[in-house]
Amino acid sequence: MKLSTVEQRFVLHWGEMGSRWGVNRTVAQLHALLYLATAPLNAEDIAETLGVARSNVSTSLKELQSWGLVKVVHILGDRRDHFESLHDVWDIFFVILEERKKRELDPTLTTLRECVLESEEDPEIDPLVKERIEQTLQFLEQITGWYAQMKKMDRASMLKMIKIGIKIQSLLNPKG
Amino acid sequence: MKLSTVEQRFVLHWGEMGSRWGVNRTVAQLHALLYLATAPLNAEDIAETLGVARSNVSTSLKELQSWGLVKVVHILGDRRDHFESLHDVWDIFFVILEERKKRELDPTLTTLRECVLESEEDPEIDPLVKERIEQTLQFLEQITGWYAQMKKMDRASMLKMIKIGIKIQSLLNPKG
DNA sequence: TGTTAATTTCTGTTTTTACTGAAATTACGC
DNA sequence: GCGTAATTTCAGTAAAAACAGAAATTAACA
Repeated sequence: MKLSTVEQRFVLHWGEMGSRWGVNRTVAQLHALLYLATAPLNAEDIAETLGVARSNVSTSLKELQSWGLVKVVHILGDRRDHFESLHDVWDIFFVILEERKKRELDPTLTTLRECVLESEEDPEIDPLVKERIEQTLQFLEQITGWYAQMKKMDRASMLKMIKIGIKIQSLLNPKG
Repeated sequence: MKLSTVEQRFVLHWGEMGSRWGVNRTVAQLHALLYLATAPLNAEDIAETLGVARSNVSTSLKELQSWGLVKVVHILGDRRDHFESLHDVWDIFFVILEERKKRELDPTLTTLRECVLESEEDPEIDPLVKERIEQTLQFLEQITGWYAQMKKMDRASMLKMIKIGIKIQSLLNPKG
């Protein structure tokens, strides 16, 4: 399978971005490829298109599946697995947010809570340090609380909210 | 300088998180250390405390300064540079957002715009692919537009907005 | 201006991460 | 159940990133 210049560019850039955000480049490229693909692809095709080893594709696909970004689909009369990505950017965005929250934010919250407890028991800890750790915890709790609320919103309201932007400030402060 | 158990834990965890988000572990640890520090530290102290080479500290400090997270300060009667981090988590958060936007989002927007242009000129490109690329661009534009609005808000309104969460939905849809 | 402290730059090394290709396993069709 | 296709696992290799220590540079001060 040969990619057009545009597709190539998209895939390569996506890979580049991935690696800046702690995502393996091949995984990111593969995701981009499946995102653009107009039909499910099999591992062989992917390996060939991206110019990486078949085994590498297998591993990367597993990774993407574990994120819930890619699903296996079957094609009539074909033994091979085929793979398909989510195609709605917003869906993709929220899936990634949710996963990173689970994998990174939640453990961080746990650690910070333990740190706060531990520092409360220890009179040696500088109050300023104590406060900074607490502030950090509070901050992350605010962010995750807010995120939990956002998740509940329907997509249309989300978009609306994003569009009205700063005007929200006057909604919140009717008198201001 | 010896860290308490809590400080150590905080610093190590921060480093761990950093590396998951594409930030060099030492850089992240160093940042955490300075964030907790109750007074500016010199490079020597930092190297000793974190157990890394002096040169590594120098490089990492440059990196943090380039992000605007850390500043040099001088102490009377001491020739050495001392370093100090921002101490407000929200400030830190926005500085990081802003920097990552500049370094990663903006170039991505440029690339996507070029991709869209190029794909409009090329009749060979599948319309579905064209649409997906456009959707991606639109999505990122919405996100950055919204972010630009948020930046304008004062901190108090930000917090308030975060706190009211989903209730905003009914504010936006008075009739719903 | 010479001496020393402080900092940065650079090169080679280590460590980590990513990847390949072979071998093993699994699934499938006959 | 046997043979083959498809997939996964694994061990070794390659590539990339991080790092230390030495050398070079810069800055301070006498």
